[in-house]
Amino acid sequence: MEIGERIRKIRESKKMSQKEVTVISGVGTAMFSRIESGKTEPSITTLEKIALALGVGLSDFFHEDAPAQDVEVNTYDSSLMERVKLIDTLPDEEKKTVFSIVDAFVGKRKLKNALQNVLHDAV
Amino acid sequence: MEIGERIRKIRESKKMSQKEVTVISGVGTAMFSRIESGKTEPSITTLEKIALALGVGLSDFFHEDAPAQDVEVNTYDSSLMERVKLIDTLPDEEKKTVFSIVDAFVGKRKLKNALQNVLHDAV
DNA sequence: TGCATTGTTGCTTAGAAAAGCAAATAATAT
DNA sequence: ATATTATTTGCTTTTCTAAGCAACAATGCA
Repeated sequence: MEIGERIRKIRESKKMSQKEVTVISGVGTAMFSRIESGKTEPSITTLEKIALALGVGLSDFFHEDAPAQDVEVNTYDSSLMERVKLIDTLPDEEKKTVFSIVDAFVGKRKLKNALQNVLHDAV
Repeated sequence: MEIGERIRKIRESKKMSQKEVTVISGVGTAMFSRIESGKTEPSITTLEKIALALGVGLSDFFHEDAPAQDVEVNTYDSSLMERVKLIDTLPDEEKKTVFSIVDAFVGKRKLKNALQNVLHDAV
């Protein structure tokens, strides 16, 4: 199976849209579409970003054998993705305002810890 | 661990020289040296050739011990995802406050409904 | 019916990978 | 030490990824 098909399968199994993955990963929507449809071969760096956004390990993209991805639904998909969608609809200015408010609620230290925990749990 | 180091370890464990791997794989010696020393990031295609020459699977290059997350964490400070995940760690009261602010910014009824669904799921 | 979301495609530009060849520097054996 | 092999580095050219646009169908929803 091509890597693009595998990525798509994993993404759909987590009920995420392409847009969501691109927002989280920072990969452009055009690129991501071409990657999934096999029109371009992503670099390792790009695959790392995508794997992180999907909440899977990089090696999950290369398992030739049985795909066990359907089982592993990451913990921050559905409700969290709804929030991503909402905030993502905001103009950049307002987005920054929301960010500053969030940052005001918690300090920078707690922020990094929280992120690390989430990421650890996800992968 | 970097992928280059991993390739080198596998190659040395099989007691093969760089030359042998490059002859079998068809990857140039200059390229292969730069790959092992981490001076360049190989493409998937090149990794496939190398894996074949080494007699290992592609996923053997990515076995999860050096998560890219450690590197990424510090670069996500201003990203959307970081805040979104952070919001999830807030107490309910503060979470609602943040969401109400988002709601105020968004202002659309449709999105407001979506937000309430999110809140419902969260609480 | 419109309207927004989702996904695809085309284009330009910048940057990095890969080939191919050559030269320089380890490392090892004779 | 010299020769031989192994690995690294430099350079040019070609190819391709990736970003950042924009435009385009297709689908679903109001």
